[in-house]
Amino acid sequence: MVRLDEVDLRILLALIRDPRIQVSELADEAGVARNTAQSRLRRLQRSEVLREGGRDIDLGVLGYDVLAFVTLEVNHRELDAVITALRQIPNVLEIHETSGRGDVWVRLIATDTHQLQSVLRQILRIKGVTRSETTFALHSHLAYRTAPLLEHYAEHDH
Amino acid sequence: MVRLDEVDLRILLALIRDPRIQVSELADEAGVARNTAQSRLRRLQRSEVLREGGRDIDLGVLGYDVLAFVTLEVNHRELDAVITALRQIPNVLEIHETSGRGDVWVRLIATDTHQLQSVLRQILRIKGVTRSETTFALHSHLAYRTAPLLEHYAEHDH
DNA sequence: CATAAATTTGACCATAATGCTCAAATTCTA
DNA sequence: TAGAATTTGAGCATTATGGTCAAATTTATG
Repeated sequence: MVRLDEVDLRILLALIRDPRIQVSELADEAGVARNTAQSRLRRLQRSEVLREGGRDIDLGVLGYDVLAFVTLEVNHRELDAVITALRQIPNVLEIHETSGRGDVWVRLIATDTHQLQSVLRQILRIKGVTRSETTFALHSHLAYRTAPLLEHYAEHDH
Repeated sequence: MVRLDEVDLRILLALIRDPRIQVSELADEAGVARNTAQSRLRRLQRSEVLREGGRDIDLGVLGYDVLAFVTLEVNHRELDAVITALRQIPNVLEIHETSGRGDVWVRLIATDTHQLQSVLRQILRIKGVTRSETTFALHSHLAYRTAPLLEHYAEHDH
Protein backbone atom coordinates (compact mmCIF):
# COMPACT_ATOMS: atom_id res chain seq x y z
CA MET A 1 0.00 0.00 0.00
CA VAL A 2 1.21 3.44 -0.90
CA ARG A 3 1.30 6.20 1.65
CA LEU A 4 1.12 9.81 0.62
CA ASP A 5 2.37 12.88 2.39
CA GLU A 6 1.16 16.44 2.02
CA VAL A 7 3.33 17.07 -1.03
CA ASP A 8 2.07 14.00 -2.88
CA LEU A 9 -1.50 14.93 -2.12
CA ARG A 10 -1.14 18.44 -3.39
CA ILE A 11 0.42 17.14 -6.55
CA LEU A 12 -2.36 14.62 -7.03
CA LEU A 13 -5.06 17.19 -6.41
CA ALA A 14 -3.47 19.55 -8.90
CA LEU A 15 -3.27 16.73 -11.44
CA ILE A 16 -6.91 15.86 -10.95
CA ARG A 17 -7.83 19.47 -11.52
CA ASP A 18 -5.65 19.67 -14.62
CA PRO A 19 -3.82 16.54 -15.75
CA ARG A 20 -1.77 18.55 -18.21
CA ILE A 21 -0.44 20.98 -15.64
CA GLN A 22 3.25 21.76 -15.96
CA VAL A 23 5.78 20.29 -13.58
CA SER A 24 6.91 23.77 -12.61
CA GLU A 25 3.35 24.69 -11.64
CA LEU A 26 3.07 21.48 -9.66
CA ALA A 27 6.13 22.56 -7.75
CA ASP A 28 4.49 25.88 -6.93
CA GLU A 29 1.23 24.22 -5.90
CA ALA A 30 3.03 21.82 -3.61
CA GLY A 31 5.45 24.43 -2.34
CA VAL A 32 8.56 22.48 -3.22
CA ALA A 33 11.46 22.82 -5.61
CA ARG A 34 10.89 21.89 -9.22
CA ASN A 35 13.36 19.05 -8.84
CA THR A 36 11.33 17.61 -6.01
CA ALA A 37 8.04 17.90 -7.85
CA GLN A 38 9.58 16.14 -10.79
CA SER A 39 10.85 13.20 -8.78
CA ARG A 40 7.58 12.96 -6.83
CA LEU A 41 5.63 12.86 -10.05
CA ARG A 42 7.88 10.14 -11.41
CA ARG A 43 7.40 8.15 -8.24
CA LEU A 44 3.63 8.53 -8.27
CA GLN A 45 3.49 7.34 -11.85
CA ARG A 46 5.73 4.37 -11.09
CA SER A 47 3.73 3.44 -8.00
CA GLU A 48 0.58 3.27 -10.10
CA VAL A 49 -1.34 5.56 -7.83
CA LEU A 50 -1.75 7.46 -11.04
CA ARG A 51 -3.51 5.07 -13.33
CA GLU A 52 -2.72 4.89 -16.97
CA GLY A 53 -5.85 6.08 -18.65
CA GLY A 54 -9.32 5.53 -17.34
CA ARG A 55 -10.03 7.37 -14.19
CA ASP A 56 -7.55 9.50 -12.36
CA ILE A 57 -6.45 7.97 -9.08
CA ASP A 58 -6.21 4.36 -8.00
CA LEU A 59 -7.78 4.54 -4.58
CA GLY A 60 -7.27 0.85 -3.95
CA VAL A 61 -3.52 1.44 -3.89
CA LEU A 62 -4.10 4.01 -1.16
CA GLY A 63 -5.90 1.49 1.02
CA TYR A 64 -9.49 2.15 0.08
CA ASP A 65 -10.33 -1.47 -0.48
CA VAL A 66 -14.04 -1.51 0.15
CA LEU A 67 -16.31 -0.47 -2.67
CA ALA A 68 -20.07 -0.55 -2.32
CA PHE A 69 -23.11 0.47 -4.28
CA VAL A 70 -25.90 1.81 -2.18
CA THR A 71 -29.47 2.26 -3.30
CA LEU A 72 -31.51 4.71 -1.28
CA GLU A 73 -35.23 5.11 -1.10
CA VAL A 74 -35.89 8.78 -0.64
CA ASN A 75 -38.86 10.91 0.25
CA HIS A 76 -39.41 12.85 -2.96
CA ARG A 77 -40.00 16.17 -1.26
CA GLU A 78 -36.61 15.99 0.40
CA LEU A 79 -34.59 14.74 -2.54
CA ASP A 80 -32.59 17.92 -3.00
CA ALA A 81 -31.65 18.05 0.65
CA VAL A 82 -30.61 14.41 0.57
CA ILE A 83 -28.40 14.98 -2.44
CA THR A 84 -26.82 17.98 -0.78
CA ALA A 85 -26.11 15.97 2.35
CA LEU A 86 -24.66 13.08 0.38
CA ARG A 87 -22.29 15.38 -1.47
CA GLN A 88 -20.77 16.48 1.81
CA ILE A 89 -19.48 12.98 2.46
CA PRO A 90 -16.03 12.47 0.96
CA ASN A 91 -16.54 8.72 0.75
CA VAL A 92 -19.41 9.30 -1.67
CA LEU A 93 -17.79 9.24 -5.09
CA GLU A 94 -20.81 9.31 -7.36
CA ILE A 95 -24.54 9.95 -7.13
CA HIS A 96 -27.27 9.21 -9.66
CA GLU A 97 -30.99 9.52 -9.52
CA THR A 98 -32.43 6.33 -10.90
CA SER A 99 -35.70 5.06 -12.22
CA GLY A 100 -37.88 2.92 -10.07
CA ARG A 101 -39.22 4.69 -7.05
CA GLY A 102 -37.34 7.96 -7.22
CA ASP A 103 -34.37 6.10 -5.90
CA VAL A 104 -30.85 7.33 -5.53
CA TRP A 105 -27.81 5.28 -6.43
CA VAL A 106 -24.57 5.98 -4.62
CA ARG A 107 -21.01 4.78 -5.09
CA LEU A 108 -19.27 4.46 -1.75
CA ILE A 109 -15.68 3.75 -0.92
CA ALA A 110 -14.01 3.01 2.42
CA THR A 111 -10.81 1.73 3.91
CA ASP A 112 -12.55 -1.17 5.60
CA THR A 113 -15.98 -2.47 6.49
CA HIS A 114 -15.86 -0.67 9.78
CA GLN A 115 -15.47 2.68 8.11
CA LEU A 116 -18.12 1.71 5.62
CA GLN A 117 -20.59 0.98 8.41
CA SER A 118 -19.87 4.37 9.86
CA VAL A 119 -20.59 6.08 6.55
CA LEU A 120 -23.73 4.04 6.03
CA ARG A 121 -25.03 5.09 9.43
CA GLN A 122 -24.28 8.68 8.51
CA ILE A 123 -26.32 8.29 5.34
CA LEU A 124 -29.23 6.67 7.11
CA ARG A 125 -29.36 9.60 9.50
CA ILE A 126 -30.03 11.98 6.61
CA LYS A 127 -33.59 13.27 6.81
CA GLY A 128 -35.58 12.01 3.83
CA VAL A 129 -33.79 8.72 3.46
CA THR A 130 -36.31 6.02 4.23
CA ARG A 131 -34.47 2.88 3.27
CA SER A 132 -31.13 1.67 1.97
CA GLU A 133 -29.73 -1.39 0.33
CA THR A 134 -26.03 -2.03 0.09
CA THR A 135 -24.28 -4.19 -2.46
CA PHE A 136 -20.60 -4.95 -2.07
CA ALA A 137 -18.30 -4.93 -5.04
CA LEU A 138 -16.10 -7.90 -4.32
CA HIS A 139 -13.89 -7.69 -7.33
CA SER A 140 -13.49 -5.35 -10.26
CA HIS A 141 -13.41 -7.22 -13.55
CA LEU A 142 -13.27 -4.09 -15.65
CA ALA A 143 -12.29 -0.67 -14.43
CA TYR A 144 -14.07 2.29 -15.99
CA ARG A 145 -12.96 2.65 -19.57
CA THR A 146 -14.12 4.63 -22.54
CA ALA A 147 -11.53 3.84 -25.19
CA PRO A 148 -13.36 0.92 -26.83
CA LEU A 149 -16.53 2.97 -27.13
CA LEU A 150 -14.61 5.78 -28.79
CA GLU A 151 -12.96 3.36 -31.19
CA HIS A 152 -16.35 1.93 -31.99
CA TYR A 153 -17.69 5.45 -32.50
CA ALA A 154 -14.94 5.97 -35.05
CA GLU A 155 -15.90 2.90 -37.06
CA HIS A 156 -19.66 3.21 -36.91
CA ASP A 157 -21.74 6.12 -35.71
CA HIS A 158 -20.06 8.18 -38.44
CA MET B 1 -23.88 17.77 -29.35
CA VAL B 2 -20.28 17.54 -30.40
CA ARG B 3 -19.23 15.52 -33.41
CA LEU B 4 -15.76 14.12 -33.71
CA ASP B 5 -13.79 13.14 -36.75
CA GLU B 6 -10.94 10.68 -37.02
CA VAL B 7 -8.35 13.23 -35.92
CA ASP B 8 -10.28 14.23 -32.80
CA LEU B 9 -10.74 10.59 -31.87
CA ARG B 10 -7.09 9.76 -32.21
CA ILE B 11 -6.22 12.73 -30.07
CA LEU B 12 -8.75 11.72 -27.43
CA LEU B 13 -7.56 8.13 -27.38
CA ALA B 14 -3.98 9.28 -27.00
CA LEU B 15 -5.00 11.58 -24.16
CA ILE B 16 -6.86 8.77 -22.41
CA ARG B 17 -3.80 6.60 -22.67
CA ASP B 18 -1.54 9.37 -21.38
CA PRO B 19 -3.12 12.64 -20.35
CA ARG B 20 0.26 14.31 -20.14
CA ILE B 21 1.30 13.43 -23.67
CA GLN B 22 3.00 16.24 -25.54
CA VAL B 23 1.22 18.16 -28.25
CA SER B 24 3.91 17.21 -30.75
CA GLU B 25 3.32 13.55 -29.98
CA LEU B 26 -0.40 14.05 -30.35
CA ALA B 27 0.28 15.43 -33.80
CA ASP B 28 2.23 12.30 -34.71
CA GLU B 29 -0.46 10.00 -33.32
CA ALA B 30 -3.17 11.76 -35.26
CA GLY B 31 -1.05 12.13 -38.36
CA VAL B 32 -1.46 15.88 -38.64
CA ALA B 33 0.73 18.94 -38.32
CA ARG B 34 1.57 20.15 -34.86
CA ASN B 35 -0.34 23.31 -35.51
CA THR B 36 -3.46 21.31 -36.24
CA ALA B 37 -3.10 19.11 -33.19
CA GLN B 38 -2.73 22.20 -31.06
CA SER B 39 -5.88 23.84 -32.35
CA ARG B 40 -7.84 20.58 -32.15
CA LEU B 41 -6.78 20.14 -28.55
CA ARG B 42 -7.85 23.68 -27.74
CA ARG B 43 -11.19 23.07 -29.37
CA LEU B 44 -11.76 19.80 -27.55
CA GLN B 45 -11.01 21.47 -24.25
CA ARG B 46 -13.33 24.37 -25.00
CA SER B 47 -16.11 22.06 -26.13
CA GLU B 48 -15.98 20.29 -22.79
CA VAL B 49 -15.66 16.89 -24.36
CA LEU B 50 -12.52 16.86 -22.31
CA ARG B 51 -13.57 17.26 -18.73
CA GLU B 52 -11.41 19.28 -16.42
CA GLY B 53 -8.37 19.57 -18.56
CA GLY B 54 -7.65 16.20 -20.04
CA ARG B 55 -8.29 12.96 -18.26
CA ASP B 56 -11.91 12.10 -18.49
CA ILE B 57 -14.17 12.19 -21.50
CA ASP B 58 -17.70 13.50 -21.30
CA LEU B 59 -19.61 10.90 -23.25
CA GLY B 60 -22.88 12.74 -22.78
CA VAL B 61 -21.55 15.55 -24.95
CA LEU B 62 -20.92 12.99 -27.68
CA GLY B 63 -24.52 11.87 -27.63
CA TYR B 64 -24.35 8.94 -25.27
CA ASP B 65 -27.29 10.05 -23.19
CA VAL B 66 -28.53 6.77 -21.77
CA LEU B 67 -26.78 5.40 -18.72
CA ALA B 68 -27.92 2.21 -17.07
CA PHE B 69 -26.81 -0.10 -14.33
CA VAL B 70 -27.42 -3.74 -15.03
CA THR B 71 -27.33 -6.52 -12.51
CA LEU B 72 -26.81 -9.97 -13.89
CA GLU B 73 -27.46 -13.31 -12.31
CA VAL B 74 -24.80 -15.65 -13.56
CA ASN B 75 -24.17 -19.35 -13.49
CA HIS B 76 -21.08 -19.58 -11.30
CA ARG B 77 -19.32 -22.10 -13.50
CA GLU B 78 -19.50 -19.78 -16.46
CA LEU B 79 -18.58 -16.56 -14.71
CA ASP B 80 -15.22 -16.15 -16.43
CA ALA B 81 -16.72 -16.66 -19.85
CA VAL B 82 -19.46 -14.18 -19.07
CA ILE B 83 -16.95 -11.56 -18.00
CA THR B 84 -14.92 -12.14 -21.12
CA ALA B 85 -17.99 -11.73 -23.29
CA LEU B 86 -19.05 -8.57 -21.49
CA ARG B 87 -15.65 -7.01 -21.98
CA GLN B 88 -16.02 -7.34 -25.74
CA ILE B 89 -18.95 -4.95 -25.72
CA PRO B 90 -17.80 -1.34 -26.09
CA ASN B 91 -20.92 -0.03 -24.41
CA VAL B 92 -19.91 -1.84 -21.23
CA LEU B 93 -17.84 0.69 -19.32
CA GLU B 94 -17.37 -1.07 -16.02
CA ILE B 95 -17.85 -4.54 -14.54
CA HIS B 96 -17.85 -5.61 -10.90
CA GLU B 97 -18.53 -8.88 -9.24
CA THR B 98 -20.83 -8.21 -6.34
CA SER B 99 -21.99 -9.92 -3.21
CA GLY B 100 -25.36 -11.57 -3.08
CA ARG B 101 -25.68 -14.50 -5.41
CA GLY B 102 -22.40 -14.21 -7.32
CA ASP B 103 -23.98 -11.40 -9.24
CA VAL B 104 -22.31 -9.13 -11.72
CA TRP B 105 -22.86 -5.41 -11.86
CA VAL B 106 -22.41 -3.64 -15.19
CA ARG B 107 -22.32 0.00 -16.20
CA LEU B 108 -23.85 0.44 -19.62
CA ILE B 109 -24.00 3.45 -21.86
CA ALA B 110 -25.89 4.03 -25.11
CA THR B 111 -26.96 6.73 -27.49
CA ASP B 112 -30.65 6.00 -26.97
CA THR B 113 -32.97 3.42 -25.50
CA HIS B 114 -33.11 1.61 -28.78
CA GLN B 115 -29.39 1.02 -28.78
CA LEU B 116 -29.57 0.09 -25.13
CA GLN B 117 -32.15 -2.56 -25.86
CA SER B 118 -29.89 -3.96 -28.52
CA VAL B 119 -26.98 -4.18 -26.10
CA LEU B 120 -29.16 -5.73 -23.42
CA ARG B 121 -30.31 -8.41 -25.82
CA GLN B 122 -26.71 -9.06 -26.67
CA ILE B 123 -25.92 -9.51 -22.99
CA LEU B 124 -28.84 -11.82 -22.37
CA ARG B 125 -27.65 -14.03 -25.19
CA ILE B 126 -24.39 -14.66 -23.36
CA LYS B 127 -24.27 -18.26 -22.16
CA GLY B 128 -24.29 -18.35 -18.37
CA VAL B 129 -26.41 -15.27 -17.85
CA THR B 130 -29.64 -16.42 -16.30
CA ARG B 131 -31.34 -13.16 -15.41
CA SER B 132 -30.87 -9.41 -15.65
CA GLU B 133 -32.25 -6.34 -14.02
CA THR B 134 -31.77 -2.89 -15.48
CA THR B 135 -31.86 0.38 -13.61
CA PHE B 136 -31.82 3.63 -15.53
CA ALA B 137 -29.76 6.53 -14.33
CA LEU B 138 -32.06 9.45 -14.99
CA HIS B 139 -29.84 12.22 -13.78
CA SER B 140 -26.32 12.50 -12.45
CA HIS B 141 -26.21 14.49 -9.25
CA LEU B 142 -22.53 13.95 -8.68
CA ALA B 143 -20.05 12.84 -11.32
CA TYR B 144 -17.26 10.56 -10.19
CA ARG B 145 -14.88 12.51 -8.03
CA THR B 146 -12.00 11.68 -5.73
CA ALA B 147 -10.69 15.07 -4.68
CA PRO B 148 -12.72 15.38 -1.45
CA LEU B 149 -11.62 11.95 -0.31
CA LEU B 150 -8.00 12.84 -0.92
CA GLU B 151 -8.38 16.08 0.97
CA HIS B 152 -9.96 14.18 3.81
CA TYR B 153 -7.11 11.67 3.68
CA ALA B 154 -4.73 14.57 4.11
CA GLU B 155 -6.46 15.82 7.23
CA HIS B 156 -7.14 12.50 8.90
CA ASP B 157 -5.77 9.12 8.00
CA HIS B 158 -2.30 10.58 8.68
C1' DC C 1 -19.72 23.80 -60.52
C1' DA C 2 -17.69 27.81 -58.84
C1' DT C 3 -16.69 30.54 -55.16
C1' DA C 4 -16.39 31.73 -50.38
C1' DA C 5 -15.22 30.07 -45.90
C1' DA C 6 -12.79 27.24 -42.98
C1' DT C 7 -9.01 24.41 -42.01
C1' DT C 8 -4.49 22.66 -42.52
C1' DT C 9 0.23 23.07 -43.39
C1' DG C 10 5.08 24.25 -42.90
C1' DA C 11 8.14 27.63 -41.69
C1' DC C 12 9.76 30.73 -38.45
C1' DC C 13 10.69 32.79 -33.88
C1' DA C 14 11.06 33.96 -28.92
C1' DT C 15 10.14 32.14 -24.70
C1' DA C 16 9.37 28.58 -21.48
C1' DA C 17 9.61 23.88 -19.92
C1' DT C 18 12.07 19.71 -19.50
C1' DG C 19 15.45 16.36 -18.22
C1' DC C 20 19.68 15.97 -16.48
C1' DT C 21 23.71 16.45 -13.31
C1' DC C 22 25.89 17.81 -9.03
C1' DA C 23 27.27 19.31 -4.45
C1' DA C 24 25.53 21.16 -0.36
C1' DA C 25 21.86 21.38 2.95
C1' DT C 26 18.27 19.34 5.25
C1' DT C 27 15.33 15.79 7.03
C1' DC C 28 14.38 11.05 8.26
C1' DT C 29 15.60 6.61 10.36
C1' DA C 30 17.80 3.18 12.84
C1' DT D 1 24.30 10.27 16.83
C1' DA D 2 25.70 8.33 12.45
C1' DG D 3 24.15 6.96 8.07
C1' DA D 4 20.68 7.06 4.55
C1' DA D 5 17.44 9.39 1.98
C1' DT D 6 15.52 13.45 0.30
C1' DT D 7 15.44 18.18 -0.97
C1' DT D 8 17.36 22.17 -2.83
C1' DG D 9 19.28 25.51 -6.02
C1' DA D 10 22.08 26.13 -9.71
C1' DG D 11 23.54 25.38 -14.26
C1' DC D 12 23.14 23.50 -18.95
C1' DA D 13 21.62 21.47 -23.40
C1' DT D 14 17.67 20.06 -25.62
C1' DT D 15 12.99 20.11 -26.65
C1' DA D 16 8.25 21.90 -26.39
C1' DT D 17 5.24 25.63 -26.61
C1' DG D 18 2.51 29.36 -28.29
C1' DG D 19 2.34 32.57 -31.47
C1' DT D 20 2.29 34.50 -36.40
C1' DC D 21 1.97 34.13 -41.31
C1' DA D 22 1.14 33.10 -46.25
C1' DA D 23 0.15 29.41 -49.17
C1' DA D 24 -2.28 25.17 -49.97
C1' DT D 25 -5.99 22.33 -49.27
C1' DT D 26 -10.47 20.87 -47.93
C1' DT D 27 -15.29 21.77 -46.98
C1' DA D 28 -19.56 24.14 -47.37
C1' DT D 29 -22.86 26.72 -49.94
C1' DG D 30 -25.34 29.23 -53.46
